[in-house]
Amino acid sequence: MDEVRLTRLLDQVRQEGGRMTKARRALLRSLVDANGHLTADDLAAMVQVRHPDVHRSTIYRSLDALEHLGLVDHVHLGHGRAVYHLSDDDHQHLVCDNCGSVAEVPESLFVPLGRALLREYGFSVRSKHFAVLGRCSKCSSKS
Amino acid sequence: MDEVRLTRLLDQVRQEGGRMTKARRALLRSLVDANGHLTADDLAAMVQVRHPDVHRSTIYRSLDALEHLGLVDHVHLGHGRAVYHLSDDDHQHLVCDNCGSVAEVPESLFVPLGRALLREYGFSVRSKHFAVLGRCSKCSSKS
DNA sequence: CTGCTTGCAAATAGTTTGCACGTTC
DNA sequence: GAACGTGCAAACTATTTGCAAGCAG
Repeated sequence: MDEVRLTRLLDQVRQEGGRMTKARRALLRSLVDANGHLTADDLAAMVQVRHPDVHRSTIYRSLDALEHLGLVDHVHLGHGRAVYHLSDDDHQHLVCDNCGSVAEVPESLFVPLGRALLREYGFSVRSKHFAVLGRCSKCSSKS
Repeated sequence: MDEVRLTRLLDQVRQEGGRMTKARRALLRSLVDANGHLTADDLAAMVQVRHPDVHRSTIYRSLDALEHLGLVDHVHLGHGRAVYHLSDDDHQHLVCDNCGSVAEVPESLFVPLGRALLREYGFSVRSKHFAVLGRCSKCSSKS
């Protein structure tokens, strides 16, 4: 869909010295289209719809490369699987323990905490690598 | 060391209908002694010093049981490994990306954030199942 | 053409499970 | 002695790696 955004990403990869292959193009397109919360497996599935020969390990390696280039981030939602998204989506994730739903909330809510940790412990929070677990409003009103 | 605390834990297990076996006793003792941040593997190693026949899978199953009884919690520090601690230790974890050090900080710092998420999204944060990643003071002053 | 990328298969890490036997209450 | 817990081996999930061949710049 968002051709412009995709083109911009492809350019960024090339500018940083990365090569633009079929797999990476398809991967970035999937990331742009789906806009967040995809596991490596989801991404593999999406890419393989049009390019069945792209291997899962290529997905991992490409995601890794894109992450080093700063275009992609990953977040651990729980248990061990990670989800990937374009790094210009700047948000945190709230994951419901019960129904598994994932909500995005603005990074800004977390800023005061970050400041407090920096002031009191000299620790600079670097990312949203972990989701916040809890109970979403639907599930907590049920019980 | 802390015999009193250990005894209290053993009693709790029995009261909830759990059985107190050699493996669980040793496991709880390790948790009390080490006081936090142990992976399942660390725990297995500690337990096996005195009881070499206790199997890793037993460690996992016992931790799971103790977690259901509410005595133990686990936290994901990154990559896929989890660390376990007694649930009456109420703190959050700051993990340094660079040197891997883990700092404990009081839960109280996180309360305002929790309140904000509840107020604005109806989401009740249920736990500290994920560490906060970033750069510790030592490592950030180095670069 | 030179080296970054890929496909494949096999390896790894961490954790879970089925099953028969042992132990606790 | 019934239910729960354990040891063992094997299965599983998510991810990584070695290597030879492929394609981008």
